Amino acid sequence: MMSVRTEIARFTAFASLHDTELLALKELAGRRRAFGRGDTIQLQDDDSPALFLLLSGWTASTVNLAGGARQMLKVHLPGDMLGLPSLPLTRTIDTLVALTDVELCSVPERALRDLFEKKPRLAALLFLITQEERVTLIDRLTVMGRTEGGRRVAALILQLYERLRRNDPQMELSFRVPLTQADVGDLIGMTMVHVSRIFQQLRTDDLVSWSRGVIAIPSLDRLRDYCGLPARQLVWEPDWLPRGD
Amino acid sequence: MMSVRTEIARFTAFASLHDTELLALKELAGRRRAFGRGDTIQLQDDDSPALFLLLSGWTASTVNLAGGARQMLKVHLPGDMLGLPSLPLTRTIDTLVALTDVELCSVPERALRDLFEKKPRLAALLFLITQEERVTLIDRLTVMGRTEGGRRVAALILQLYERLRRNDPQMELSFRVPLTQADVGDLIGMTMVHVSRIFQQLRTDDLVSWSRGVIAIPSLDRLRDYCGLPARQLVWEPDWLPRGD
DNA sequence: CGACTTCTTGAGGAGACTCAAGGGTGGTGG
DNA sequence: CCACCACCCTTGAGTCTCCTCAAGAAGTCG
Repeated sequence: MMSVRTEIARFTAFASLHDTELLALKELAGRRRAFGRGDTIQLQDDDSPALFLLLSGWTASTVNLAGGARQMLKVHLPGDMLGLPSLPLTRTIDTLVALTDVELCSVPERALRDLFEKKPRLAALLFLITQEERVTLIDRLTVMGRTEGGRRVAALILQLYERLRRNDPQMELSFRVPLTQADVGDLIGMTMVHVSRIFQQLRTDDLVSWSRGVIAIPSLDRLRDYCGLPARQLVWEPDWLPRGD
Repeated sequence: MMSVRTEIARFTAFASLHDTELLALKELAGRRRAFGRGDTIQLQDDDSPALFLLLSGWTASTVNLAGGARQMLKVHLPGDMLGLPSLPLTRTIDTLVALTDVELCSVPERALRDLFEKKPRLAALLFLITQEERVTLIDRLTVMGRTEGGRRVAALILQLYERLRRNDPQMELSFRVPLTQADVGDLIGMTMVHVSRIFQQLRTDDLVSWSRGVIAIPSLDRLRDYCGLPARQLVWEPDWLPRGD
């Protein structure tokens, strides 16, 4: 289990929270559940969308196309909310799979309503979190549409690094991810075979090394230059944010 | 100018609104502004993110990579909110360009705060709209990662068709879009040259025809089958939505 | 030790790109 | 009314990235 800090890190990335707000966030949490590595948490096209807050472990969110092709949308880290994109739809958009052993708690829709009705500041923060997710998707779309394999892998690894470091500021430039090269391929829209060749090239160029899920970044700056995406800096307590109570 | 209906169509897609709510939405609207075709409305990496509501005309949102490559994120239609993704950031993420003559009104951030503090139901609807945008991005990411050119174009045209029809239920299977094939290329991550060849193939297969911005779809069902994305159905007044006042 | 899973390597092929030239179409001005 | 220009689209040829198929190597776990 992660510390409480991590579980609400997505909220506190934008503003500091009062004690009453921390309490309100805790009340969001419904039944606690555990899954083993490889378990399916939610199935695509299911007619009962549900919300979860990931407490510990990694999960993946994937979409399957009619032809059998599989696109992995993102990997979720502790503190991420799962299931939000399916909220406006009658059926779930993605399949959630546990990449490691996982603990999460369901978030009853009722709690969402309470948030909007009674905790406008927290609702606004949730809104910001969603916009941030949108930015992440936009960056991935840009990279997928306009760059070849090497830069796609670089962008993915940079995004992962930044997110992991938010949960653990002590993190080093070498870290473990519970992914296979096939997973990386599903994330960036390429085959496992080609991902393998890409990593060899990246290692040769001394940009990134990969060894059975252990990533090492020799130089963050060079990797950022290479990938070409602008750095994203989050706002802190923007003026329009409702006051806490 | 479009009817008031269109301007708030994104909200009324999820729930019916009371008169007081319609009024509150009207109060969101700040200064009205007009732009000519080709004008830049907002520049990427600007340090003053702003919100707009598009009243009439089409705009495009693009991201430019370090290397000069350009990815078009989406085209905005009347009723769409512009600038939301930049809200969690200190700098704007995208460049907004007018594809036609355009009318829009700015949405002061102050109004956003009022929404969350005083109109939880409208705030929740805005939240839903954002999740819907996320779904659109997810579908585009999936198509970009996992399909070749023909299906990418098909998916784009289907998305456009659905969105246009929401604004104008009378719309036919043949319609005009103020885009060039180079724009289509920027949207799906391909070159103008290849887009041209793709359209020739699609016309040969009797799936879509393009002639100087006029699109014709011989059969919606066949096009949907071909593109392979599941149809997305929106919820109507979900249980958790706060009550109106 | 054997059975998996993960990664690597090779060869041939398809989709998309670049560069470059040419053809339409619509608008403007003489 | 025609000449010209700008913009958009098309076509061809050569190249690169990435894919598929297939086989094999290297870890990992019982």
